[in-house]
Amino acid sequence: MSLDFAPAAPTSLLNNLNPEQLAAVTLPSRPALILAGAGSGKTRVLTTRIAWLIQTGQVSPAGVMAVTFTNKAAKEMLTRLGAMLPIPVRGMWIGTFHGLCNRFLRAHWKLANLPQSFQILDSQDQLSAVRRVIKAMNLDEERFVPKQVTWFIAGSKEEGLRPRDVQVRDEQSRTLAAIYQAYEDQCQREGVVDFAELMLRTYELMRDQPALREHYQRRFRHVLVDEFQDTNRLQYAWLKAFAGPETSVFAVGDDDQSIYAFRGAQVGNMSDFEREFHVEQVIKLERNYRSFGNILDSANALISHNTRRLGKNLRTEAGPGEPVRVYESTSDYAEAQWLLEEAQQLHRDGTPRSEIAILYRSNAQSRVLESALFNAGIPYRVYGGLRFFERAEIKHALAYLRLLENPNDDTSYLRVVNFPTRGIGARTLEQLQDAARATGRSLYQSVGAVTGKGGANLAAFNTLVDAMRDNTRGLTLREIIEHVVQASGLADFYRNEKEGRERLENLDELVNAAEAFVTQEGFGKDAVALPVDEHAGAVVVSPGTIAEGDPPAVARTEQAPDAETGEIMSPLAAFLTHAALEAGDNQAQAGQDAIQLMTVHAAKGLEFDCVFITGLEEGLFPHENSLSDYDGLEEERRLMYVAITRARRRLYLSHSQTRMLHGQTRYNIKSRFLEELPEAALKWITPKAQAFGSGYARDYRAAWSSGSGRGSAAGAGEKTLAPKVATSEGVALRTGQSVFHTKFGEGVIVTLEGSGADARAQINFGRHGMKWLALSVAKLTPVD
DNA sequence: ATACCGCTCTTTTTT
DNA sequence: AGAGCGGTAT
Repeated sequence: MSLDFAPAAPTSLLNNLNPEQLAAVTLPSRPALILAGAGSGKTRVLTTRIAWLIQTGQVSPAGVMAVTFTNKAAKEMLTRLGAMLPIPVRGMWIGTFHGLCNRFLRAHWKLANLPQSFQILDSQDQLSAVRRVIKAMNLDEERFVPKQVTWFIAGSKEEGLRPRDVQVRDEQSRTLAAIYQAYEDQCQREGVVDFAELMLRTYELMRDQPALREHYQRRFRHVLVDEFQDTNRLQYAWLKAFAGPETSVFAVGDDDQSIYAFRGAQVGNMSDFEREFHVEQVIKLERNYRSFGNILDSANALISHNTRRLGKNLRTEAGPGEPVRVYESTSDYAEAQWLLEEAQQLHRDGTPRSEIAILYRSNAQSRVLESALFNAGIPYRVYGGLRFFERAEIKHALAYLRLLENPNDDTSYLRVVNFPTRGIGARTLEQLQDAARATGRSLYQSVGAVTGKGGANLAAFNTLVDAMRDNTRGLTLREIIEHVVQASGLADFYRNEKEGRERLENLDELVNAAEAFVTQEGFGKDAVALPVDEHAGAVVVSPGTIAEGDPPAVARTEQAPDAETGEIMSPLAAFLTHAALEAGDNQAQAGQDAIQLMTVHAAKGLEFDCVFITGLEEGLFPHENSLSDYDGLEEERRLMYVAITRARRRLYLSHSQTRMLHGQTRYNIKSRFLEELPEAALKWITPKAQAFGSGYARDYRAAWSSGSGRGSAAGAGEKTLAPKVATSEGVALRTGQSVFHTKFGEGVIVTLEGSGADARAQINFGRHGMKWLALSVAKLTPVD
């Protein structure tokens, strides 16, 4: 192996590691499991290990594969590695599961039975493809809900199941399997793959092609996996396929931060890995460099309520720090108001806004917060809306571009055949689809079968697509996109649209994104065909092929060359892949110092000086849909654990007595999670007077006047509605009041009905659910 | 072909 | 409440 750089003294790399980190980084080349707690320097360990392995000559850069889940994590790893190693890192096999699969399938497209420039369906595309299949099969969308079918297909693939492997037990499942089969045929015909297909097809290829498998297994001496707790069955099987007898797999994960079980992640993969790979020693990284003691104590105490854990406790040497502040408000509105004032105070005291995060369990909660911040004129940024490449106008432009590459892409064809409108209606399309189905050809190919005016319009559309293709031949990517945006009529359409300005700007932005992509990925004019490293079987592969000295275009290119010809895909095809694989940032008011709003899920992996966790109420957090099973509750608790451990210095927890949700006021009791925290680390900061004081009536009215109103008087048009009152054994009760029941514990009165002996109340007992109780029977004690 | 009305659904989400 | 979708009326 020839590495052209002088091996730096490894000690410089290892200088600032603590003993556990050092042990992990320098583990011998054997399967290893690292239990890395939140804020324990996980990414550092991963990247340092790669650098250390290379610098000490134990492996060449080409012999390393490192897998992450998100593009962000992959980028971060590449950046840090780039700073540690004097070699071009971009050619290394470091990326997301799907990114690496893409690279693999691009290189072996023939073996994988794919067209060379296959395109990738994002979830939107997949949904519309499934919808088309269901329609084509003449099935009832009520019975076979496209979303659920999509979920079923993705789920099956993630279990490694093809349509024929799906368990058929009744009519319903038989049809589901048939839809799955038809969907697969359709994708194959159109030359597209969905996300799960990237994984599954790669896995199957590795499984079924011994030469290929042996090649890659011999090549990758070290496979490193980030966020191992989030792997699903297929990803685990995939890893096993790449790990040969000589491969050492280095898995880093934290079972306490597993929050994606709901979409197939198997925490059990960690213990399976430990067993199946005969891991001799599990290293725990428990020293936390992020948060102060009270925050960590809270996190530890909370997570200790979970039963199925590998066991791990975070500790810090930073001292206890400030107490965790808990706030109770009377309404979601009041909660937002308080939070905003508190955040402003933090800002005045010197915390940058970007170091203040407001977390919530579900997206629906962001609205109140947003409007409060907006009205107060405080800059904020919400994560997790539509992302750039998911915007309608961008998808339209991309669809035209995809048709240039592959006119048989029916999904794209349907998206834009009548956008902007060109007199092609539903009837015409139906005829076209029938003809296509009958002959097994694409829509584009079937245009001749439709007669009349619609047929002429269709033919004109095909001509348009062909013309765009001809007219853009030889142009740069930028010029291609500019041409297509004009020639397709998209530009004119949005110019005339009253809300179209922003969309036009986004289309300009698309051109910029393409430009950036070309520069960054080295798709200059002189992108060179390159020496083949991806080849399997026949060719002898030297382990150190990708090292310093490779043509830059190679090292910087995400796309793998074809295994036989070394041919690189066109810049356009590569850009389309990039768009599907990396949906892009949710556009932000970049550069501005803004408060960060996001769901707890979105916050994973991030950290902030000050964190607010809002809506800590039974039914919301933990979410009611998760309460039915025990695993669900444990996942909610892990979610809370993730939320808490985002905070470095100051943590706020808040809950509200009432909350508008889905147009109705809900009365919630505080989350059990609050009670699972250590009293000593907490400080309640709710002003006593406010609990049921003057603020209450105002909020109460505000909530009811706009709501649909269960109260009987609401229909009578009464504007100011007092809480409904009833009496039980001489005790006055009102809606919104907290009461105690000997069996169900604390609850909140939601509705009061009837009077006298008939009086009954609907009470939300949180974890015991919603109950109707007869006041003459139930023993209720008011609490305040 | 398009405009509009009313119905349904609403946890979390990357790729 | 609000978005998105599908069906119906123009």
